[in-house]
Amino acid sequence: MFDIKWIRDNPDAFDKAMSQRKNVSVRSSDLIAIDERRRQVIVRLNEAQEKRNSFSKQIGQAKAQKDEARAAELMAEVARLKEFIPAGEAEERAVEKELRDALSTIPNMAFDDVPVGDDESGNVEYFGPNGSPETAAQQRPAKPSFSFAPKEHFEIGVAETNMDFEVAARLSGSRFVVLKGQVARLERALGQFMLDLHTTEFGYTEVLPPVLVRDDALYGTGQLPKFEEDLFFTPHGENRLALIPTAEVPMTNLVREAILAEEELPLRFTALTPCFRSEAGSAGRDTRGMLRQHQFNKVELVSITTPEEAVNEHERMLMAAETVLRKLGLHYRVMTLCTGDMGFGARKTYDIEVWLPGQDTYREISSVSVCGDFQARRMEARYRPAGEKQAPRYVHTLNGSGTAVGRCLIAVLENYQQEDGSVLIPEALQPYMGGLTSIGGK
RNA sequence: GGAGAGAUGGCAGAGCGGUUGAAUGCACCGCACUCGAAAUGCGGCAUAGGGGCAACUCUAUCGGGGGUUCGAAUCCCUCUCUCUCCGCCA
Repeated sequence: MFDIKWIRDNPDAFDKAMSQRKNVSVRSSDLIAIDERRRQVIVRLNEAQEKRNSFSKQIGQAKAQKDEARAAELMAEVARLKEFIPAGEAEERAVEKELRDALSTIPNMAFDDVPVGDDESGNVEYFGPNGSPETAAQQRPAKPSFSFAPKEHFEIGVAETNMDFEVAARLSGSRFVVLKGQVARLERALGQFMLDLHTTEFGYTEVLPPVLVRDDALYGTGQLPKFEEDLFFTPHGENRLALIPTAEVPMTNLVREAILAEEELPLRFTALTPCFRSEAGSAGRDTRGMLRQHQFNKVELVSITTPEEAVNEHERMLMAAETVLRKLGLHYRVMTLCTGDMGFGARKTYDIEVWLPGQDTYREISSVSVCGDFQARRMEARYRPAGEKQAPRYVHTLNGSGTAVGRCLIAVLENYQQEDGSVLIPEALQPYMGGLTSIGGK
């Protein structure tokens, strides 16, 4: 969420940033006009309240001195103000809400170094800080080569028997899957492997959060009010709870309404949770296989930092996510999303796209975003800078997948498939598979 | 699910209709004392929004929201959460 004061002071920068976003038509002048009305109401209301308070004090004093006549006189005086104050308060509430509603649907502003573009065709490949295509190619696993035509994940022998879309459809409808046997185990192994990696090598604290959350939490991270149709809700008493679309929601909200000490930062959290998305806008896309499901597992990374550290933390988080793929020997590339392709709360986003030989293409497996104070402002998440008597400042928040477990399963299956329908197990995963070196063999 | 109690500043904890943004203690910061530290003493120490070049000033906030009142941390309604007891339960 934007700070209206910032918009007031930087209307041109705001308008320029918004013009680069997709489907955003808001103008700073509209917002400033609301703010103008808001401030006028506040001035009038404050004046009336000041008078009332002053009179009320005098009434108290008069009563203390048993001067009832004087008290009655003052009460008559203040009665006239009473006509305005409740109306003024209601008006202030209304205009505050109007401003908040307007601000809460405005997406974040991209950093200056984010490429400008309308859609994913404007994304730019990223090779790491000070990186080049050559250095990146050295550091990242190479594309595998096959002596046969590689299949898509759901066509591979071991998956055909252990990845059941038909029975899932009978239970739950389309975009669900039932995993069985060694494929289910492989999914579990991947999740454990990723959590262990992030907690032991990158200092993330493991979290097991609720997967049902309130509207407030979703508002905090930016899914509400604008993206309600992407979520699943379940009734709960008079209210409702949402199934989390990502563990970013509960983990980022761990610091909501908190004032942290600077010494506590950065906070780094990781969780393996199921995620639930209605995929309302994705009808007809990726309908085969388990690439796009209503329910999938994901290991998520969340960092809470100072403003100064946020950009460094972004690179660090990207590296943590990349390390998953490096250790698994999966070829990938990293894209910097352009202004038109970025998510609502992000100031800059890197997507990691893993190579899927069966599809003969790269597919997103991780998205790593730095959000600045956008979410912190919505959540009232602050920290007190070290040193004496500093006012609290908003924290900066980051989130990234580390990585999507279901998609990683697909990637392992497609990249390690053998002609006989079996799949080799990457070395890093073998301890999590009871030492197995392959699954689905005869 | 039933019955009851509660939610106050970073923490603990008073206040229960009048000049209370809020006693007191702890924590924290500054100063004094000290060779230094501890102890002690003195002072400071919430957040947000307005107005003002500034000094400064006004308003709001005692879990959230609404109400009663000239005036609410204090009274009423409502929501959320916590605790105790009973019931149920993986």
